Amino acid sequence: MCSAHSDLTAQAKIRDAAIAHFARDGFQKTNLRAVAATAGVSAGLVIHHFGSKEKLRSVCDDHVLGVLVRRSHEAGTADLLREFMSNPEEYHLHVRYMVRAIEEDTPAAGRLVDTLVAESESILRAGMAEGSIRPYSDVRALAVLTVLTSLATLTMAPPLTRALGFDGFGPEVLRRLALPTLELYTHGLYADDAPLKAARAALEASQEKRDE
Amino acid sequence: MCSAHSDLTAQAKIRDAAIAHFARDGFQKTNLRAVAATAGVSAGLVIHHFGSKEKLRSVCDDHVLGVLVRRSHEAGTADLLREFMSNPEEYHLHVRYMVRAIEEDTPAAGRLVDTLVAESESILRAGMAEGSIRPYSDVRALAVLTVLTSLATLTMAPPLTRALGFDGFGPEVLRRLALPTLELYTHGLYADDAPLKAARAALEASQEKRDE
DNA sequence: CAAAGGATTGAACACACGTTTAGCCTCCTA
DNA sequence: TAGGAGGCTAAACGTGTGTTCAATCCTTTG
Repeated sequence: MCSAHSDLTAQAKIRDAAIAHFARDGFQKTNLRAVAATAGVSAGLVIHHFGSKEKLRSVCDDHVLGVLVRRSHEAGTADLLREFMSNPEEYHLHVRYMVRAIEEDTPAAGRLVDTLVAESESILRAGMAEGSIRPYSDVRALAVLTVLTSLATLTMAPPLTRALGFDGFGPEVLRRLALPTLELYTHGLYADDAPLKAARAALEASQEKRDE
Repeated sequence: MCSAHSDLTAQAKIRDAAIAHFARDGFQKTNLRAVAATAGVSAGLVIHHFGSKEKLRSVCDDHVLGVLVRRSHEAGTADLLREFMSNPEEYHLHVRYMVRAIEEDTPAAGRLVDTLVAESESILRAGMAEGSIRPYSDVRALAVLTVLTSLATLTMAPPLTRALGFDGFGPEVLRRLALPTLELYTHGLYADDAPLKAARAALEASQEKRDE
């Protein structure tokens, strides 16, 4: 697709440049002159069109996260990983942008997370009703947990990817993690349920202590 | 313990103030004058003692992450979570600092992550040899996975904690997530191994495609 | 006690960067 | 064709902030 300057309006060029910069460097480190440069315009024009750096951010947020919310509605949260794995260069930018937005706790990011958790929860409930997923008492917490790990996998801080021998995040990293993840989701990690029982007992004990 | 000014040397006061600010606001957003103010000294003195903001950061990194590495050697990686759960106010600062450092991919953070992964891997191997942990083929990847989820749980972006009904990260959040996590680690998520088999087949297929 | 060396400070400097402003060019329109 | 509106630019402004500097205070030591 149109990778850069072409038939895009100046506003759109600025917005796309800003998205790229925000995703790569974060909001703080990005300066408007750099954004203007990649967009091929002057710094003043950015302000002229968007009013301020902060307003520019919120426009970018709505644009990127709106796309992601729409996509997750179509495909389901869990498939976000799969989709990303199949053609990473297309989604890499958006995923990085999303991670940054979540880290900085932006309003649009909050809406996206709510969507992902809700989506995930309904999928889990459906799977439990159908019998393909084991029953859990606290489905909400489980949903949060799965979204959390999915996002964490996509985030994958550089030191962790390095611990696997890769020096940058990419589909190879995901491929390396895919099988252990599935094994964990299928058989668990512990050989018996002693740790679980111990944890249950410990939680009940601390619960009683809090009640008295 | 000594919570602030007292018998500490000025250098230590500055360092502790910097750690607090870096943890709360991140490296970029904290300015030296604020650090100097909470340390009760002038801005110039910070430079006088540490040379530059960047050098100050590396000193703080070594201090905090050195403590964490030492503690993980004593207690084991997995217990970091438990320790944090028991007295959060003491570790909260250090954990937040660590997360920030990992996000910004600082050298000391890399060393910490390496330690955590190695520690985790040896624990997993020991558990497998002993029979308390199920055998996995790719133990290294499994270790990375467990560290990743542990860190992600400690990070717990605000939108995710809000999805659980809490409006700030704390021990209650961890308590809520503890049981589902243990259940996941004990029984897995899927009721049968169909998804695992499907993933294995898909990975092999894409592997062959890459080989030809 | 006097000299010295480090700790400490307040003011000044330098630079980066968001934003403002005045003006230019272009295109639409009456 | 004249006028105006808006896209667009270059330069300037102001501020926040890392850093430097000269001066002062304190402590130690010969």
